[in-house]
Amino acid sequence: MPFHLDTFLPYLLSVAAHRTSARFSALYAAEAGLTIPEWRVLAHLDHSGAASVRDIHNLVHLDKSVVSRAASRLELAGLVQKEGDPHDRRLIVLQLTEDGRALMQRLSRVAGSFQAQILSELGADGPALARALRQLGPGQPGD
Amino acid sequence: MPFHLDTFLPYLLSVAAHRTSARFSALYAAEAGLTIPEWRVLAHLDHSGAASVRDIHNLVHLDKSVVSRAASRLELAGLVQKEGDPHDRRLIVLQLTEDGRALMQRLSRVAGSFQAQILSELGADGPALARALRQLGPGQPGD
DNA sequence: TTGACATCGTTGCGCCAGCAACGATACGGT
DNA sequence: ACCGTATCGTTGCTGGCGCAACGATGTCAA
Repeated sequence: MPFHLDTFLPYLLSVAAHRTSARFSALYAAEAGLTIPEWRVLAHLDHSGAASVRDIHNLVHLDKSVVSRAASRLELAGLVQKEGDPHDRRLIVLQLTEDGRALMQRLSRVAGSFQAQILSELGADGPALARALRQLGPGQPGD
Repeated sequence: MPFHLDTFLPYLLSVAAHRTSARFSALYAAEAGLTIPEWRVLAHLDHSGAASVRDIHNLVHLDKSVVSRAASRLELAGLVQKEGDPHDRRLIVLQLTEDGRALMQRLSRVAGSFQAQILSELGADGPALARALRQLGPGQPGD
C-alpha cells in the first residue's frame, strides 16, 4: 500500500505553519518590517520584561546566534535596549524601549485579531488544535 | 495587557512543526540520509507514480528549484530516474527506481508507525488536529 | 510559417538558520 | 589565591531555501 503524504502529520504541520506565518507576516509587514525572530524577541520581551539572550533562547526556541543578531538589529532600530547585567557581567539584559513598547502595543492588537480570525476559521477544532500543538511542542519528554 | 507568545497559533505551529519533523528525521536517518525535500519527493512519487517537477512543485509545496535539486541528488543516489517526456520535451518525468521503491517500502512502514505514535500521544485531539491543519494549509482561499 | 507569449526545468545569487569555535566572565574545589 | 571547568554572547562558516533570470520548448493567432 503506497504512502499518502497528504495525511502525514509532519507534512501537514510544516505546510500549515509556513502558510500561517506567511499570512501573519503580511499583516504586520504594514506596521513594521520585522523578521520572525525579531517579532518573537519583541513579543517575549513585551510580556516578560527584561530578559537575557539565554532566557529567550530557551523559552522561545531560537538559536542563541539568532537571538543575538535579532537583538542587534532591534537595538539599531531603537526598539530594544541592551545593557550589561551588573551582577553577572556575562549576561546581556534586553529590554523594550519606549518605541518598542509602543510598537508592541499596536502589534499585539494585530496579532490578537489575527488569532481571532484563525480561530473563527477553525470553528470547533480550534481548542483541540491548540492543545495538540502544545503537546507536540517542546517542553515535553526529551527536550 | 501584554501579549502572550505561548498561546499564539503561528508560534505554536512553527515549534510543533519543527520538533515533529526533527523527531521523524531522527527515525529515518537510520534508514537513509535524506533531507526533508528529498523525502517529500520520494513519498510523492511513491503514491503518484511518474510525475514532473512541476507536479511535485504544485502538490507538495516545494519551490521548483528545491524539487529540481532534490531530484538531482536522488538520481545520483540511484533512487529516482529522470527522463524526458516524449510528448512535451520541456517536461522531465520523475520515477522511482527499483531501489527507490524498496527504500520507500521500508520508509513508509517507519512513517506509519511514527504517525501511529503521534496519534496515540494526542489521544482524542488527533482527528481535530488533522482537520485543522488541512484547513490552515494551502489549497484554501487565496492560494 | 512566423512571431509573440506562456510554460518547464535549471542555475546564480542573496539571505538566514544552525553549528562550532572563540573570548570573556563566573563558579567550584583545593 | 589559583586553576580547571562551565556558562554567556558574539562571530565565522556552511548549507539550503526562496526569488529571479535564463534557455529551451510548446502554443496559439494572424
